[in-house]
Amino acid sequence: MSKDIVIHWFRQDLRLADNPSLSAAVKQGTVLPVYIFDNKNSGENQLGAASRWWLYYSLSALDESLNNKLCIQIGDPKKVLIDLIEEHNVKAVYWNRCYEPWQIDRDKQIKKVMQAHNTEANSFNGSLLWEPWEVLKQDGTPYKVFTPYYRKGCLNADPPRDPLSKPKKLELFDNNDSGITIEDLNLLPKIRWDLQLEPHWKIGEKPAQHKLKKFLKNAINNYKEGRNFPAKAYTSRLSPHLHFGEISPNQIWHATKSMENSDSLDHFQSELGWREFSHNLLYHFPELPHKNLQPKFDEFPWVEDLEILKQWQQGQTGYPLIDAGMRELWQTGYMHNRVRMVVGSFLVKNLLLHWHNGERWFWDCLVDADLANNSASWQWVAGCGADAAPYFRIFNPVTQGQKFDPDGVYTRNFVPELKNLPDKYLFSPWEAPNDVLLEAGVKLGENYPAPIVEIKNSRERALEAYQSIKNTK
DNA sequence: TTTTGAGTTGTTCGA
DNA sequence: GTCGAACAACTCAAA
Repeated sequence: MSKDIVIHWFRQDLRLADNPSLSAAVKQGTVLPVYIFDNKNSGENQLGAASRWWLYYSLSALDESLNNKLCIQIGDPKKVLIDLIEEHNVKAVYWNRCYEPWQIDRDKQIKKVMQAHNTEANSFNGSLLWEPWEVLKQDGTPYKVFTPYYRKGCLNADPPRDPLSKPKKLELFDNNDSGITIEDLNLLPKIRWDLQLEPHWKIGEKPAQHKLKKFLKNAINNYKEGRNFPAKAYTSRLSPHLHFGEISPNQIWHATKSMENSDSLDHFQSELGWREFSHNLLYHFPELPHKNLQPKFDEFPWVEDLEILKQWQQGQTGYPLIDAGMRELWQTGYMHNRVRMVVGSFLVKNLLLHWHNGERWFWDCLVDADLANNSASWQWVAGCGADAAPYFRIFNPVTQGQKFDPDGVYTRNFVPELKNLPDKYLFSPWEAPNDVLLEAGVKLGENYPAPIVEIKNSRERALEAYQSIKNTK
């Protein structure tokens, strides 16, 4: 008696443990594990360069854990799945849900096609603690403020399900003669700039679990305060693993549940809540990546200046903390959260460039690039989003540096041309006396840029720009 | 429907 | 150096 063949379609759930779809598929039959590189439907949301790099290694790790039986495909999943179904007489297709608008549209279509083919299509929640359509206000509309969303909407709802263990007996169908390999996806860049990312990351399900354990042991107790200091290791850095589903939010939530209550623990859990909130927003406001959530910002007098944008992207603004952040992003595919806020505020307020410029750059450079988190966060920092920072809250990159990188460890690491500058002038080298600059080997305008805008003037300019839209609808 | 209370992360100024 | 107020009202959520 031969068992039915069923497909588990891997998407953003590149793990074996706590994978509801995979666990269900295993019960149904022999599993054909498939990954489809969808270059047809993603449109402008195609993976950025850093994400492609991550995906290469994440797929490799997954394939290894499946004894090299991961079936790689390229193209429109609708067609790819139908071909596989017909070729192998597949009885059912299983997947965990994705929540980007184009993915929702695509998957709806696929469900229809499956129905027409008399093939079961089963989808599961493997990526969110609470489904976006389940967390709503009493009047049935979505929340727009984080605190009530999280406290009432999430914490008062049914608790997240406990994580599933890895399927004990995983009977896999071997389709490796399909001929396409991970290499064929051309995920790695031709010019190997990605080599600099490598030392910073260990990719895959196992390293993600290891990182979680280390974070719970060493850092979470200091999270609330420590998370603000970019030179310190008090953040979890789980974001890329979460994005690709190498670890599930349920696994993290569950692991923290058994810990002793503390402000730090609450704070870390609420950061998972922010991830949920962003996904909730994207689900209910699918235009989030393009359109200001507050329409009055449509009239905002943004500036267009490619030269200035380039200086921000390359970490050549003359503001050491900003430049450190932007170079951290380029060199590691990541930026500490505190610094993300500061460089974001600087771009949209001091430089007056549209948040979309920052959103696109982060999309390309971040290994944790995530449509929901990225769009919601850029709108937040620009002041036009849900529960956004009040517009007059403009970060001062000098003050922020002195406060959160007081001994300059982070900034000197990524801006080594300033490494001999004393703490007193590290975040404002233009204020240093000539002899101090000389001794530190800093020549402003030569080996480190002079500031591209003046902080006080640009702040006032931003507040004036805001005045111009304040009373418009 | 109206009312009331509250809202992630900051900076600057003047006493 | 430290502290509180102003920034700016507005929108959201819920009673």
